[in-house]
Amino acid sequence: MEQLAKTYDPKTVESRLAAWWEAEGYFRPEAQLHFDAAERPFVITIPPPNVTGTLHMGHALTSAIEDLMTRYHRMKGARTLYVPGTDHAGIATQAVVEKKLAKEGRNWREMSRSDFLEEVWDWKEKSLQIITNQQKVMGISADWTREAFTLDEPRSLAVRTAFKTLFDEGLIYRDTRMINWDPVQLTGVSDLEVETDEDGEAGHLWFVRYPLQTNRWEGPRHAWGSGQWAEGTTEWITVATTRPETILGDTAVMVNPDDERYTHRIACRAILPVIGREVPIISDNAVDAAFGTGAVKVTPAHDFTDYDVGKRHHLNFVEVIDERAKMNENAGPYAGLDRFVCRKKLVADLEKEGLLVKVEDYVVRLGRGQRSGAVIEPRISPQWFCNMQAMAAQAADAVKNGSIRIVPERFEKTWFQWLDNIRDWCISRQLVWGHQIPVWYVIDPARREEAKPQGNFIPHPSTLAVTAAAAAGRPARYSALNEDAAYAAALTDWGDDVFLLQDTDVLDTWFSSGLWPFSTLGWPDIQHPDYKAWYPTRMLETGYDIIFFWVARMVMLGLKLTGQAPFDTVYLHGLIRSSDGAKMSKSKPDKVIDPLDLVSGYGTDALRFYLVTAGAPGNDIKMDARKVDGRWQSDRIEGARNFANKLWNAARYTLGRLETLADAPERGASLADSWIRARAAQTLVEVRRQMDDFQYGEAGKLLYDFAWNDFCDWYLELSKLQNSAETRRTLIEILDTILRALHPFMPYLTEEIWQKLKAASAGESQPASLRDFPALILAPYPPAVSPTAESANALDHIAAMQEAVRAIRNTRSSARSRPRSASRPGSRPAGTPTPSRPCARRSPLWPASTRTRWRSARPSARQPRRR
RNA sequence: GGUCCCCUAGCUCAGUUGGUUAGAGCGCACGGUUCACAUCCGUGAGGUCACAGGUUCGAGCCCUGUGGGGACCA
Repeated sequence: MEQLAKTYDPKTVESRLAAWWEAEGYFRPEAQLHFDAAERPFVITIPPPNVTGTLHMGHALTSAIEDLMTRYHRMKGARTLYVPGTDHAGIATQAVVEKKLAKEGRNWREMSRSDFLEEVWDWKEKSLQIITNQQKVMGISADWTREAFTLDEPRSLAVRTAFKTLFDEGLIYRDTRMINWDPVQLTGVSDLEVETDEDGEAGHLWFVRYPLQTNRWEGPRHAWGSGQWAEGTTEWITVATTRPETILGDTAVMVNPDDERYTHRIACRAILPVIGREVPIISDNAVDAAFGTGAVKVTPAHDFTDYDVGKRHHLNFVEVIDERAKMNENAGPYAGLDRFVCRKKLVADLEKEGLLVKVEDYVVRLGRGQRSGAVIEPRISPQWFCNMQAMAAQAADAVKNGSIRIVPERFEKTWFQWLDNIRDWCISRQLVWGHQIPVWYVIDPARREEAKPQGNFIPHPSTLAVTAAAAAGRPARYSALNEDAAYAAALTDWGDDVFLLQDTDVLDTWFSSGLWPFSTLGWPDIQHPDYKAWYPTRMLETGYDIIFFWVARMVMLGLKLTGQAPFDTVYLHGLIRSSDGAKMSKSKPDKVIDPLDLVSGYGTDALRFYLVTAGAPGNDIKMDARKVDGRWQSDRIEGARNFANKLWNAARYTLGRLETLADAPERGASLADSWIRARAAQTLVEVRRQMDDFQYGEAGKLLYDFAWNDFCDWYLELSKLQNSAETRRTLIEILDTILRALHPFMPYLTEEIWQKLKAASAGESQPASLRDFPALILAPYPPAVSPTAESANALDHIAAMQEAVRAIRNTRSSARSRPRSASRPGSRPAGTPTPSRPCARRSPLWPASTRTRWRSARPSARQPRRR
């Protein structure tokens, strides 16, 4: 028999097994050897990682949990499919590539659209390779033959189909309204992509006088900046603002109607500093009289609240900030300045003109772009929106009526709260990398020349489209699955001469990932074999941080487009945090851990075991990793590695014993044999219960405990005293059980040992679980069997024996140890020799006749305390 | 402003429907080199389960409040 190495070396095992599994096709549902055809298949689609670069610990956690689920269900006998893939991650990837090009001294905006896209595709390929390699190293048993990408052709068709369906129903529409604008990436973004620092950022509150128009002063007689602009003014209304540069776009001043300080001012007119524009003083209950001076300025074109006020009170909308956050021609003397430069200058000028009353420090809550970090500018802009009202209500119902279960349950509240307050989703982005919106505009014949690209500037086709009047009832744009279909539709309305241009915006990346559970399975072809066989899926596993971005949208779109909830369980894991509690995915680069570093240090199985046993569902995991001499170290993962080594050595011993026991006589089951079987059964009942309740950490700990304490510390020691065929069979059976039970946690190590056990135990008495399967990955999960009277008896006896042995060891240990802590200093005279005794054998050994003496008086249900 | 979570051993965390003496890993102390494993074995110390009330025969767990920390939504 081959000799096993003294310690388990993951490096030599992992890559070999990963390649073997995949080559044998074991990850494919078609390869499964045992499954219950009547049982619902277990289908899980991977949360597609962004092709922005490399994977971090959050992805490793995702892989560990999802693959555990996958392997568990595969072994349990459900037909099992784990669909892998990646996300083009529009705005995120484009930002990364922009940055990369900038570093090379290139400006993507000076490149043609197609040249830039080529760069992004190159990047995507490289990133994809890194990502899939990382996932394969992690050992995920995904069916790589079904790998998907959100921007590949099948997924693009799904996107266009989804868009057209929603468009035709009137749920998707184009409108000009106030949206969040990222002035660095030059695109609109959705509410979710705007992040606000909880603690706010340091800012100021400026108190500014707006002179009132009176009989004696109807307006400035001197130029702004002369220092005499406000000369002659006698009355003012003072407003407080955190954004003085928007004064230039004010079209009203607003007070609370019940605020007695101002009631006499309502309907008066104020004169706007700088511009000298007359603006009305209006009243509205929305004003908080306690804030600032109780009078607020209203800038309908640059503030969400003021936008609504402007609509309500029919105010003018004056834009003063452009798409790059520079002041425009309406900003008078400040035109062309950056918004923050303008602010500084304007404040100085206000002071000069005597209109600045005071400045207070003030904490402002600034919205920043999720990807760019730029201060988001509320801006009126034409965008595509999706009405979510009805879909949100359905998604909420799906959880209410139990067709979708969220684990852990507490996230249901978050779910309802968000869906109940849903707002229309801004789905268009002014980017290049993404799904171009499948809408074609009928271009005004007179403006076809303008439609030609001028350099890299492409005007938005909507601005060149025929007017409503010219259309005379005909559609001015068509949503279609492709250009041919758009032309086909347009020809009948407009005749042969019609000229169409496709919308240049692209869709929010979450629109395509929102279709993921069905777009990966062949939708919109509902006759597709994968769609028929595997949809709806069973499980959606991801981090709770994307419950709105992704999970909710999949449920809404899934219900809407397929008529079914796309999965029936949502399992949300926590976030990985570094030792200082920072979110790993957002940490400084020197704090981000590449999972591969940990794999090379401890092995995949150790990392996986740590990750799934480190916490409870939905709870964040604070990693104890620290960098020592450039390598990441973690006590917890080291513990998991030690466990792997323990199993390895238990197997090493067991395999050796199988040989020495090969010709052992039949003697029937010993107490120890019965006991370990009973403990295994007991453990498996509990493990399966925990696994089925998604408590993977608990299940893992139970198995750790059983394998290390019961099997290694007690049974293997007891078995050293036995020479029987039954003990040999028990060794095989229990090791096989441990390996099968632990396989979803530690796939490589268990497969490696199992193969050796399979070979070493070949013969007549080999259990079917070893005999009938070529690989552990395909073997059945150990069943939960109910305890017998014999097993209860064995549990009882061994428990009593263990107590006795512990008592002996205790006595021995305290007698032998130097009583340093037990006694006060001086109780033993210095120099007194420590009693020495020959080392007793480690294994408990005594005549069988004494065993019954230790029968416990207690009921046997409870297991004795371990170690 | 609304919502959720956390506070359990020195550290990091389990503890799922309330039920004997509250657990693990690491760390710590003491002892152990033949016979699978020093990535190991044995023994031990260490907890007012944040605090205060309440419900209950019984509370780490349920309820109310307070304090401290974190997250999400406006």
